[in-house]
Amino acid sequence: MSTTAAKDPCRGYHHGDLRRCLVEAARDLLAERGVTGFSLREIARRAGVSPRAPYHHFPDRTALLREVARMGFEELARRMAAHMEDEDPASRLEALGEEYLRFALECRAEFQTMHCDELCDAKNFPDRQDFADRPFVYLLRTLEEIAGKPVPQEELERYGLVAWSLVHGLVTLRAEGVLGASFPDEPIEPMMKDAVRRTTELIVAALRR
Amino acid sequence: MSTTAAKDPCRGYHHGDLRRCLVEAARDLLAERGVTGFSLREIARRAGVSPRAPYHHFPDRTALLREVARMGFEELARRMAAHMEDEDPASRLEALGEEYLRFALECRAEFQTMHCDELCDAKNFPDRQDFADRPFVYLLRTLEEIAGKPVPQEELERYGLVAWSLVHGLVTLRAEGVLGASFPDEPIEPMMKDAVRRTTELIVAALRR
DNA sequence: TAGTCGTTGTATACGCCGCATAGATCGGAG
DNA sequence: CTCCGATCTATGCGGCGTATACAACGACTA
Repeated sequence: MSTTAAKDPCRGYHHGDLRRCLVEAARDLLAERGVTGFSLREIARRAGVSPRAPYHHFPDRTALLREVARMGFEELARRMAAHMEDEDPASRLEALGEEYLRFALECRAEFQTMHCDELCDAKNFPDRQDFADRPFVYLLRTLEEIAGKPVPQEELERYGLVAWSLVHGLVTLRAEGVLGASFPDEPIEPMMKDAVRRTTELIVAALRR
Repeated sequence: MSTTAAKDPCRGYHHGDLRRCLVEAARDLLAERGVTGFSLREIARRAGVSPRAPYHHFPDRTALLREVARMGFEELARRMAAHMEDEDPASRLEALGEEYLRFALECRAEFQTMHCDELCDAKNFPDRQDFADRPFVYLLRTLEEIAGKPVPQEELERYGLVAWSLVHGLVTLRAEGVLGASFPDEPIEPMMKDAVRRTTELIVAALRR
């Protein structure tokens, strides 16, 4: 079965499930052409409806973009939460980092949408920060367990910022194609994982020092 | 004197310096509205010429974007090179990181343009990687000096990737507004500098271990 | 069962956009 | 002075987001 949200030619005047179809078509289009190629009209075309139909389900194009981003944030939070069961906090830190990489690679469309400048504008996505911030608490809790002793909250936050920035920078640089060019003879994913592993080691050592 | 590239009403049929005016207007517009708000027609309007005039100096809109990005890459490379005179390689590593932050903050328009997805598409900017990669050699040379002993090239590249990803992730997260939301009570720039300092320390220790 | 009304679709239009073709205006070389 | 290439304008095309007006359905109610 195809994953496309094409129109059923036998449908009546009303679609019946247009909202879901629009979201699916949006994710497909984003995966194909990126946020730059995102177009409400093209999505309506793929869903087999008139250009104006989507406006009965989303007030404007940013609302549909926002919906895709929201789903991405929630999926990422789910994946992060799933690792909080791991016993050893040090290996859990590494697992969280690798999961961040995996999510960004597997869900390219969502990840790019989550961080596109149009939605980073607060007036287009007021509660974006709440979504973006959620994984950070998992990170802080893990760092606290790693330390195994009382550590000032500020200290935890500092290393949390280091860890977060590192994985985010990795996937961003990768998406730009920089890594493939700067390290032409190496497979990229292992190289990224290695960077995560090394940083994890450094942070664990620093926290237990 | 204004920095805007407004039309001189007394000019004749030919502008005389339109190319430079277009680039300036483009940087202004990018600073104001970001890549999302970048529009050739708006730039032509600000330069006081007809919508079609820019096409005599740039083949299409990506060419003008590319010009702004190219200037940004060169400015960044200049700033990086300027730090290579510093004697102590460890403090130079920190200085390179801080300079990356400073550049991203001072030259928001250029930085955003350098990394926008439209230009990361290789067909729109074939030699982008050469530009983006240039600061990396400074980084590697600095790491080599820090080690002070023979270290496998791969080892240097790994920590280089860590350092680069960290600063790039920091400025990216900052641009998204995440840092201001996750750490509401702290000034942002010192926090970023602190992350750079900590990471520098960790890498220096690891390389000299 | 017939009428009514809110929901969800379409038709059409407006002003943006990037970009193409054709023509106007200049400055400089012969 | 004349011609020509470089640089400008005028006009137009199709695509975009989105506003207003209207049409079709389904569910509730008399």
